[in-house]
Amino acid sequence: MNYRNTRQKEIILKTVRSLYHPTITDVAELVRHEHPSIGVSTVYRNVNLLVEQGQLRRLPMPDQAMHYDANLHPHQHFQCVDCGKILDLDFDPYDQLAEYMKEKAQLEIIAHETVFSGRCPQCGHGAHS
Amino acid sequence: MNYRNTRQKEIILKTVRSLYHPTITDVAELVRHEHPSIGVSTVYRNVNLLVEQGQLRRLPMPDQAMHYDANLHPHQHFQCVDCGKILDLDFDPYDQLAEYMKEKAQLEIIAHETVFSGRCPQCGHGAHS
DNA sequence: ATTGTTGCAAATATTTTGCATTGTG
DNA sequence: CACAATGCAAAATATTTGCAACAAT
Repeated sequence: MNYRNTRQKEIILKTVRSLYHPTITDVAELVRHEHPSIGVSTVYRNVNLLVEQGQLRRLPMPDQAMHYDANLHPHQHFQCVDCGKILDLDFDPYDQLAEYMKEKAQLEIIAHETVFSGRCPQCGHGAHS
Repeated sequence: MNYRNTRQKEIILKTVRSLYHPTITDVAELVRHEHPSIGVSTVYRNVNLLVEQGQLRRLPMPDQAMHYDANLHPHQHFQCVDCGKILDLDFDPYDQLAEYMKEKAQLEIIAHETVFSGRCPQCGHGAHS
């Protein structure tokens, strides 16, 4: 696929960057509020494109909605089960997990989930979709 | 809330247990196939109830769909970006990550995401929803 | 009896698709 | 020019809700 740069793609990326861990609905709402001419499907298509191109990161969250992050620097997240707020965590979570969480970040951890993505042997290493 | 045990809840839990990391759609389809009298909303309501009661675990996955796991033993997951297959990982992912993945599991990791959930200071530690 | 739970249908999201048109490279 | 990308509307999915009837405790 020979991607092209469009005004819409730029606006959408800028919008994700201006938000903190938005869902695609958040992005669509803001984009359409500021640029009513941009259709919802364009937002969906571009957010997914940007993920494929590595410009955005998908954050599968326990709150049932997919969130997106324009911060590509490796980091982890915390989500509050009550208010749904998502916080960045800039440390390696399995080192000093309990201490950091309780003493420094003052966060009570109920659960954590690590998801790896990649390619399994059947799909072939190094293959491209 | 004073939960009750119903035939439907039992069937739904049993169905999740019989599947490997199903989405709620998978569960609903199978339940309704085997018990056409059970409504979709009952499946949705019960799966969410069972998560709240700690009998099921939610697995936010990069494939855009929420998956569920009846295996409550702490473990991590791997999802193939091509076929979407989800595999169980029974080790601590941050120890010997590269070695284990490449040598033992033969999995090529493109990305991983750790999500913590809990309660943030504003929502109060130990509070109940 | 009380009240959580169900099934159904309708109401709401949410996400995708078809297609004529536009705009990038 | 070729064809990726857009906007729109419609279609397809997915999820939630209201409510009368039912059933667990």
